[in-house]
Amino acid sequence: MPELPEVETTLRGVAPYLLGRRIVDVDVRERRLRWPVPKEIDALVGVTVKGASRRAKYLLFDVGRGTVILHLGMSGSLRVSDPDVEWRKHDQLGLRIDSGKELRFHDPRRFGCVLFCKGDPAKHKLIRDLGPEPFAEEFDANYLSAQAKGKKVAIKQLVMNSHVVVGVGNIYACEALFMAGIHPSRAAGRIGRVRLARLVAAIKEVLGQSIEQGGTTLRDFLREDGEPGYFKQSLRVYDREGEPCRECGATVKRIVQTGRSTFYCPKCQR
DNA sequence: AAAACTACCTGAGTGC
DNA sequence: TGCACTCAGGTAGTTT
Repeated sequence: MPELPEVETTLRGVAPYLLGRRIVDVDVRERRLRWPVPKEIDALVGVTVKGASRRAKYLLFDVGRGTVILHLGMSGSLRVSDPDVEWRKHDQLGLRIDSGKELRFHDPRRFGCVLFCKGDPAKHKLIRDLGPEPFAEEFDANYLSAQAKGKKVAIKQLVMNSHVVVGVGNIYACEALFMAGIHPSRAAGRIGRVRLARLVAAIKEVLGQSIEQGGTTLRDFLREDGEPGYFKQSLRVYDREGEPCRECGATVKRIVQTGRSTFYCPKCQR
């Protein structure tokens, strides 16, 4: 479910409840996430949360002695609730905060993870080889053309590769390619620099717009307060197979690329 | 080196 | 109602 805007929305939602607060209890009800939840998580009782940030789709909570690394996977979400609220099915763990609130990690498919990193999280195995953030200045037309040069891989796969740029998942890859007028199957190395510049701008724009609207609720994404995101109504091609293109009226097509659905307008995207 | 494929899971929806 | 099947927003790790 969650792509970068949903992760950013989650971060902004939970940070105020955590920053400067002490964890007073930890309740791990299911250790079998993507990787087993380590014992250091149980040992967080008594620590103070000093920072909350995001790198790619990883949420990072600085607790002084180390960093909690949390990924929502395909179906994860965080919710701030009152401790007496009944645990839902697939609520995998909860952190009681000294404010009286409880942060719960909910993840039906268990593709998410909750890990602990002792040293600099930037050096962590899951994080150290990631590409630039999409909003970083270094992610520009020069950079993307250098990455695309000589590559035969489809442009959609290139921008979804986290070693190239982070945070562009299936929905926003489709949307950005539509905005840039680029066919998702086009070989990355055969796209001119002007069009790549347009794609870079589109990625920044679509992610920014979605964050402003609280992310995209497609099927089940809910924010930390249980509210949906409102970007779905702004989707131009994603999940719109058979419907008319909002620009030209042509029928939106769906194809499958490396096992994932791609939606595009055959007239607007070449 | 690059590209393709596998694996990890549950739940919703569809067609019979 | 029930069963079989497909599909879903991610990504590390393995194979080709």
